[in-house]
Amino acid sequence: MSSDPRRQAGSPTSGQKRASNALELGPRKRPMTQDPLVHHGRHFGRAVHTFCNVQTLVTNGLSLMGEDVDEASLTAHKRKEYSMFHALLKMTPGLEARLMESSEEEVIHIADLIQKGANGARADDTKGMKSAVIDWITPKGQILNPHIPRNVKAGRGFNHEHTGALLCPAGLDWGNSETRAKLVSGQMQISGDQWPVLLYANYSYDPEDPWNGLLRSGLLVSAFKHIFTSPSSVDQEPHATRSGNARIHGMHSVTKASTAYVTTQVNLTFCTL
DNA sequence: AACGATGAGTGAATGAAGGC
DNA sequence: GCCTTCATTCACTCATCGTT
Repeated sequence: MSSDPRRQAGSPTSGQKRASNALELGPRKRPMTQDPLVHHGRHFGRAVHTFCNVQTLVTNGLSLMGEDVDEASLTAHKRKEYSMFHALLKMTPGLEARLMESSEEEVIHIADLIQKGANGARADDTKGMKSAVIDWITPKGQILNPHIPRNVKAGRGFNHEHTGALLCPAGLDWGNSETRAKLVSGQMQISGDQWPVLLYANYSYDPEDPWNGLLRSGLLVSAFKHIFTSPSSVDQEPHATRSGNARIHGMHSVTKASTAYVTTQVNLTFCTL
């Protein structure tokens, strides 16, 4: 609401602005109907490639398509990019035809719409999970000490006993005060291949078998359900009154990309600003 | 310093479905 | 039929970062 301290005094709220738009366009109507490409872009970002430059992907994809190139001759990177382009075409009805009859400028516009969807979905999921994750990590019938506000990112990360333990790289001992101090102070840098223990089943890491239980934690399952089925499907009988994202987009199985997406989102919810 | 692009975060609109 | 709840999407503001 307008209690947002960042909002300048006297400036209209977004709701007020929308209300004025509604007056121009009639009651209970969105100012503009959204291009379906944005809708499909949302799922593309979640299930195929999160941090994708769609414009580059589409431009390069069209270029390769025009050349009728032998995929075996491509580099691994190009081959992967090309397969993602095909995934995009497959999940977006009419996209291929639309691209084929579009000018260069229109192709860029189309890519922007898909990008807008992907970025928007990411922002929405970040927002939704930020508060939900507090419920998932709080033991039943207990409260976290110190308390972590549901809608504030500050106070998480290594600053908090509980989130710090979950973020602690597998193989390190969060119980060791020296290790903990180095993590909190930032003196100990964590490399990209040091997985946090929150990704492991039962938060348990086996140094003899680092792949055992990786990406199988209950936290990731909850996050996956939250995003792809519905928030209410996480830890109770779902009481959703409409289809979740998976059904809307015809998603029948977990993909590597969707797992990576969920993992990224979960990590983000634990990090401070 | 000014500017633009981008991302994070917010509140509200919309639509679907169930309950009464 | 109306009301309520829930999931999803949208428009918006503000902060941050890179470039000029």
